[in-house]
Amino acid sequence: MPATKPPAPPADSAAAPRYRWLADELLQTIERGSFADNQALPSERELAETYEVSRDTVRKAVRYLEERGVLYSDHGRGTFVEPSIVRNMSRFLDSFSVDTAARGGLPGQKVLAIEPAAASMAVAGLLGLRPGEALLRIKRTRLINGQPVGLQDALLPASIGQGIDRAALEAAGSLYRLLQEKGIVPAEAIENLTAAAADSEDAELLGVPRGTPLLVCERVTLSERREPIEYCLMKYVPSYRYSTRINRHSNAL
Amino acid sequence: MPATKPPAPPADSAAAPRYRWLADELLQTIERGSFADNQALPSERELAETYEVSRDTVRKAVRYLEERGVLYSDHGRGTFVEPSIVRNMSRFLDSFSVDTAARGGLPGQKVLAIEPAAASMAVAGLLGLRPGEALLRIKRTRLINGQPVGLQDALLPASIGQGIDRAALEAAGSLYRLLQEKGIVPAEAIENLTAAAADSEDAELLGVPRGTPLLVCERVTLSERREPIEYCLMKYVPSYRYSTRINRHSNAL
DNA sequence: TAGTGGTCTAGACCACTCG
DNA sequence: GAGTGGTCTAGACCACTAG
Repeated sequence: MPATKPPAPPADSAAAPRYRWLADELLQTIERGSFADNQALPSERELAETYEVSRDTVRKAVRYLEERGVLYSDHGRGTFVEPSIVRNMSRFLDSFSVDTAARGGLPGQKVLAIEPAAASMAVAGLLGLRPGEALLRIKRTRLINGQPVGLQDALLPASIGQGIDRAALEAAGSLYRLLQEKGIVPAEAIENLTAAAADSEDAELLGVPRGTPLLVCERVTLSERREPIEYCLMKYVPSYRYSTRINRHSNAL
Repeated sequence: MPATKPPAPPADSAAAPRYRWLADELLQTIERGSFADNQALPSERELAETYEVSRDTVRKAVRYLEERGVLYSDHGRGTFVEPSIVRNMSRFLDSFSVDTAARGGLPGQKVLAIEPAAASMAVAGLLGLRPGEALLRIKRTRLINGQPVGLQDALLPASIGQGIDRAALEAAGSLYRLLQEKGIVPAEAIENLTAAAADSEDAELLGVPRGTPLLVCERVTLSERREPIEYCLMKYVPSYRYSTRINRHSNAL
């Protein structure tokens, strides 16, 4: 029996599901460097025995880590550790603040305007409103380490923007955090990216010459109930990079 | 017994797993318009009975459709149809040709160069090679309905590029299709996006003025075995749009 | 409280990969 | 052929949401 590492059966009391606990366990093992890139993990049956869970629970844990870009598995071969380029590439919906912090930057914001607005036809369509309905507009510059890197112009249905003011937003530091405190949880978003030249307003706010190419991202965010929460138009300076991970997978579970 | 729609138990012979068959079945029902946006599906237990499969198989099918942006489920509430804005937003790794066709455009390409090259330090790092190792460089303009919309400059390890020439590429219409015929299957990719101004070469090839803002996308594609297949630098004209779907599943804030 | 999805189990068999 | 992941089942209980 290995004395140093008792496999530690899951705590049967607390809130975390077993497969999640296992996933954490495996993740820590990997991050501790016990497995090289592309190295095979023990087989599912073996892991099930070691950690004293059912094979199905092991599969859930593995699948969880696959979604997060930590593991991948191949039919008759085994389960492997994703190469480090792929690992920790989140592919989830983070707020600017969380994302920036994860990259080792200090996120910040400067609130330019919080004001009522009326829905245009285009925005009404996206937010499921009628043209002219009341919106709250929040315009900010986003900063990394004090430097402006992006402009965000968000439009929320008035019902959702209710009670949001400059003070609250600056205190929360993140619009998503503020919404979450109100029980509105962003669950999904669709995004659309292009490039465009900075107009004179963009240029001034971002401190770049007019005509500078910007990464333009439109986003519609939906709640858990799939009610539109926000339409946001974002423009980023060329030094800002947007990363994703995509997988082909016609397979699933 | 409903006469019009016999629930049809799965064909027990052919190649498709049962949950996949169920998923297709459900997808067709949805696309036929039998369910409105955000409408609840029958419960898992009910579906299991109707389609004569186990509840777990139903759950796998639902999971499969969740990944594809067709369904979402909420704990105590039920399983629902994603609103149409979200549905069919693929989030998978398609070749330019497949993606363009899916958007209703006619994809095309003009091969500018296929030539040997040597790995720079930067590219060597990404492709897991040593600087100076042999590469195949494939430079193309990509067309939609005959109009140039993007420039792709791909670098493949010589071992993978082996045997690729202009004729083969033009015949296949797509690099991915050509690789697939050779048994090399792209499984995953990581991407990095920014904006940049068109230099004079870009401008000429894309038929836009110098300085036009372009959407720049770097991509590293990995095989099923997670061997680097390709590093590709892509530059797209502002009219081209890059779409994604992101979800915020069960991660911590 | 009734109904829903979420977790977990134990066991069986299939499909694939590789020596 | 031995070992791996993939599919499927049947049943149990928990956690959440609603009327």
